Amino acid sequence: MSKLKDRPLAEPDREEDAVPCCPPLDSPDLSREDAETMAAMFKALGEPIRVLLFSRVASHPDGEVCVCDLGDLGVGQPTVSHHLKKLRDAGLVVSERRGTWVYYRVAPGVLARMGAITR
Amino acid sequence: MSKLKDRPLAEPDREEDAVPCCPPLDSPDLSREDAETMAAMFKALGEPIRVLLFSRVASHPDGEVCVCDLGDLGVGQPTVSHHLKKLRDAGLVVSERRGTWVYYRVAPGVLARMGAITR
DNA sequence: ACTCTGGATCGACGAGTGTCAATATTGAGG
DNA sequence: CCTCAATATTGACACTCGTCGATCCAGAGT
Repeated sequence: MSKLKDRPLAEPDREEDAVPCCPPLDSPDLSREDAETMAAMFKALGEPIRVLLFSRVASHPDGEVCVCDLGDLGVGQPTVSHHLKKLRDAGLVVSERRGTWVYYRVAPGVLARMGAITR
Repeated sequence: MSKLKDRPLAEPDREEDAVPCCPPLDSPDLSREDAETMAAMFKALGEPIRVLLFSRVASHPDGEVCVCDLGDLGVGQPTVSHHLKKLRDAGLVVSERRGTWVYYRVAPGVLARMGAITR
């Protein structure tokens, strides 16, 4: 007799990988590949709704957000799903399904990489 | 009898304005307007060529770059001009014409704003 | 099995964007 | 004034992207 009327709990947080990724933006040693990598990240955040989505995920105290708590962004549900997929494909967030709900969290190392944009 | 065979000199650097702009990305207090502001910046850097261009400008020891030194990016001259305009319209760089040449530099406060993306 | 709910996917449409060739503009120098 | 070099602008084309309605899929509970 499961009483799963409330949503399941989160896993404990993991270590940050501290991925180097790229030299800072204001560095002369920025290869074309680096530029493509960084542009992909920037492009993923180049839409207001995706910035809001990422912010909601990144700022949540639990470290993750249920999609069901992401309403009221002014767009329909398929559009939200579409943008979450963009963020996923860009490697900025990861998703996990637990029961009926899907939870998103910031992918490991991403915030560190963002902090390393400038030297 | 001007002997302007070499290019004119740069002006001394100015103060940074330290514009606050927006709370960090991983903050819960991120309004829709903040999201639009940040998305506009990200969108401007959402193209590899523009990342390269911005990097060339931001990493130059003189603090500015002549467009004539921006060759070999794999695209034609009108395209380079087009992307520079995008960076200008986004407020990331400013341009100044001195003689025949046009010089680009990072707009004041932009690097600080980038450093403030994460808390 | 059937149903209900949360979320992803598909197909389509309009708006936006990168690229280039051609042309315009700006300033320097004769 | 005329020409030349450095950038910017324009127009056109193909392609990408954001959005939505409709549909599909996966789990849960009865």
